[in-house]
Amino acid sequence: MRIETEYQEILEDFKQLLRSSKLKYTKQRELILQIIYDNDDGHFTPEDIYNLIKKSYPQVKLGIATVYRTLTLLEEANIVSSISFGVQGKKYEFGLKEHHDHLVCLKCGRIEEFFDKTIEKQQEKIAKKFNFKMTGHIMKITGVCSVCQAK
Amino acid sequence: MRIETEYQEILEDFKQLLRSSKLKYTKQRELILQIIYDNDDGHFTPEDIYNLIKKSYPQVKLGIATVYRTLTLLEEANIVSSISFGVQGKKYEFGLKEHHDHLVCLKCGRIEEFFDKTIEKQQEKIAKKFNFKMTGHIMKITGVCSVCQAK
DNA sequence: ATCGATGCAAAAGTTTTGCATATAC
DNA sequence: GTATATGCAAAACTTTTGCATCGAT
Repeated sequence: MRIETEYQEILEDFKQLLRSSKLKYTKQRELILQIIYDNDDGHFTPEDIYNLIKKSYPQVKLGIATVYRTLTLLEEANIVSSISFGVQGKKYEFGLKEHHDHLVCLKCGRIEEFFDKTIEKQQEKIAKKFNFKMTGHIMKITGVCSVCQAK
Repeated sequence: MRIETEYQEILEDFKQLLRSSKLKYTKQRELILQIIYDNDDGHFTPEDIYNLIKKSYPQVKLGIATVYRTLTLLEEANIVSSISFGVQGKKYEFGLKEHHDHLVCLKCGRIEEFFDKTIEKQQEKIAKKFNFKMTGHIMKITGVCSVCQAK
């Protein structure tokens, strides 16, 4: 469920960002942000997002190109982030939730999220050791989830 | 530089594998394996590999489809492994070297490798906690490498 | 001689781009 | 009214597939 006040804040920030870059606030842009925010546990391909909006808002005109263009925009603004899960192209997720990593089930494709302090700290140490200015990281454990093991 | 004895062993294993699956040993398959082995610090797209072979062995006939087909084969045999580095499609690397993770420079695209025991152990703990049967993992620290910071 | 492998070209997917029109400002 | 955004269709890529021919066994 959507926390209205939080969403309103994010939407306000997004509008602000658009204004400051002389970009326009459109229904399409809002819907794309909204879908990703409302499903902040989801990981979507651009096509997923396109289909979701087409289904939920059939009255709104929307082209796949707009989805790609908006996702790029939202990613640059750090509102969403993209991850390559290896198999099929890039997937996007809401980027303003707390940092976390992923457990990817190779059987059913389901993605679980986790956060581990020890790993986070260790990553910083490694970056330091390599004199590397870390801006982000991705960690993904692949395997078979508990549900699929039981099958 | 190539450690001949080691390469011969790997090649022998590959031939063995082909035989046991009733597959054929071809010049194309050997060259693809060889290029990846000889550049075991490299991370290549299928097209990179295609171009490298075309350039180094212009006399050998080779189609891009064969590169894709052979990479799939080598990956199934665990001789090479593929990683999605996010930006452009999948990249392949020699898969029989010691396990390691990656530091990816967002400016120059260079990839450094590292290994960290603490992180490895922690990953196992997490998998256990989620009752997840881990088969592999990928971890990637993104940022700016020391060389690019100096620029 | 047989059966799998290959190159090529076509097809299928995915992402980007050009352009006329629509819409936010 | 002006400038940006959009949809659509075409283009550009990337990856896969079908098929006639080639080549390893």
